[in-house]
Amino acid sequence: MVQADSVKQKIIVVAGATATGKSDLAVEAALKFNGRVISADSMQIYRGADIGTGKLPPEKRGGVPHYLIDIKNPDEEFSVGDFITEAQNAVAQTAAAGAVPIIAGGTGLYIDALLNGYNLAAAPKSGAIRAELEAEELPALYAKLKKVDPASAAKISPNDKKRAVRALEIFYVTGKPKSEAAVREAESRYEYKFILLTADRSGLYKKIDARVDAMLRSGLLDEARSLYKYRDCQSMRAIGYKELMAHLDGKLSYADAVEEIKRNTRRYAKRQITYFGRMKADKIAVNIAEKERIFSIMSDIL
RNA sequence: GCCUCGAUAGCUCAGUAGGUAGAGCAGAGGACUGAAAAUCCUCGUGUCGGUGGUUCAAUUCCGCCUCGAGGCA
Repeated sequence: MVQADSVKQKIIVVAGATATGKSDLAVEAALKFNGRVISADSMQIYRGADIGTGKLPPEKRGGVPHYLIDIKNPDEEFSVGDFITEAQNAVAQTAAAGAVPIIAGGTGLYIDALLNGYNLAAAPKSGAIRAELEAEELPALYAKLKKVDPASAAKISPNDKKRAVRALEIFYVTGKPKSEAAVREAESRYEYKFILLTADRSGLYKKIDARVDAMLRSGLLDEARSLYKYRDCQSMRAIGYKELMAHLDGKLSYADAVEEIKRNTRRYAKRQITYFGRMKADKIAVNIAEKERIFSIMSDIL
């Protein structure tokens, strides 16, 4: 009997909070194991948003091909569904070239969706329906959700408009409550080694502060200026840009904007740690200092 | 030097007609299936500046002291 596992595509995953060293590690691993990097980052997909998203500059990518970076203009939208499709393609291309796919990034939902086979086709979105729902007042929306899909309503806060809208959207598009429509494939389509980079909190916070200062020194403010016309787009809700947009609008002093960026980054890191921590997957938590161990874990799968 | 006003949570402040106190921000923890760097939830004991007095009881009233802001000389 043939093991199902034996036909699964093998991939390496490198995840962790921001400023934890993912990108560099991914390149190092790619050079060592003949890999290609597939970014799992909701903001590095945008062209022109380079400094603020912590994008590895091309000259630091060691000639390793990177997928899913710079694939959208700042005024375009992108979501998990797009990520799944694009990432699966990138994995296939990499494998076809005889190289090892290395998924690296900090967007927990993306990695979760890819590894755990979220089937978003079963719960498609509808721009028209969503727009209609968004125009409604939250209390009315929530009341509707309670009637139509009480199970989801119980899980969603009465203040969480975004989730209430999506749950209702699913109901109106599929005729089924979210709990039935939001499914995942029975089994992951990949065989993987998941390296979860850890870091002690205070050390990470110090790194974050230093990193933000470094970004500003490399011209983040100018970059924000050049992207100013996109300030209402999804891309400009990224940390670093949204605060500087507020500053450029005169709503925030430069010093306050900088402090906000640091604070928001710290909070973001905390959310990432929580997300990765509870994510269903075989994770191996390792500190970046243990390079040898990391590479040996990676090589286990190859 | 005199007068007035302040001194309460890491910060900004509210409050107690005398029965030892609570908001916002900061901070911490958590949730998360098509915006996820997004969105949302939970968590508040601190010599109520110091000291003496009145009182069964003082952070609250009175005196003095210290510090800060303003005013008059």
